[in-house]
Amino acid sequence: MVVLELSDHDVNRIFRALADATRRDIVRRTLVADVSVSQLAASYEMSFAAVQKHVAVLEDARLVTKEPRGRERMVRGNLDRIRQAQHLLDHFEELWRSRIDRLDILLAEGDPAPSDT
Amino acid sequence: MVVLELSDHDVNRIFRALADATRRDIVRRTLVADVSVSQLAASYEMSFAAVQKHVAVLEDARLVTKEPRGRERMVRGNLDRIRQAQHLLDHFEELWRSRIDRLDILLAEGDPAPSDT
DNA sequence: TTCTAATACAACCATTTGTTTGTACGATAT
DNA sequence: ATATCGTACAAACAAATGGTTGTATTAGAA
Repeated sequence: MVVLELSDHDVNRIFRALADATRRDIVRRTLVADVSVSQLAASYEMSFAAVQKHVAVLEDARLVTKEPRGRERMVRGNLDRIRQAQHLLDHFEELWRSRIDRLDILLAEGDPAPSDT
Repeated sequence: MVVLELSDHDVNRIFRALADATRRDIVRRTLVADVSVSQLAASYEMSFAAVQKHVAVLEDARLVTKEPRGRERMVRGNLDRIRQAQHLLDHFEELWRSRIDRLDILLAEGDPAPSDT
């Protein structure tokens, strides 16, 4: 498993890219099969350029890659990046468990109600 | 396990809320222990009102809840919502698997290269 | 009661996003 | 060679976001 460190900025871009229904749909479609930008554009009620920009946002977040094929650009979903996002969320779960652990310890020690200073 | 359906708009708000380092830090801290808004505000190099707005974004996404305690508002991270986000990402993984399955089937059937019409 | 701490909320401003239209350019087909 | 298809990219613009300051309200302290 590759545990490369993601900067705050990277994480920002990943989650921001996922915060749009059209972009999530593009990721879904390009995970299932390679699709050209024009094929994607034909699917949504917006201009070609708008779809192009959504793809660019996803590419910037590395959630998809683009590969030239003839005069088309085939878009391919990048599952590794999705998994990295999942690992980020896993970390939240770990923190939450640490809270439970700490509570358990406090209770076991007789809850001395420490003053905050 | 509660599998309540999330609207596109709900999902947008969840991911958008997570697309900011300060907000992710607030979620982390409030998953580990309850923290008041003023305690949070003291931690960041921005105004109280700015932190208040970040908390409001998280609350709107239901990633945290606020509970009055005396004159303070204690902020508490909502792990369930994090888990819902994870389930959304799980779904992408399933789609990707379906692609592999379909490729396997095509290869097994001799790849007839169907026309798109 | 009076003062203060914690919060809520509105108004405002700069920057970013999401979208459009228009122009340009490389690859393919005629 | 010319036309056309798929794409890239810039300019423009409305709307949303992230931040500020200022004012009001409420709960606890003196």
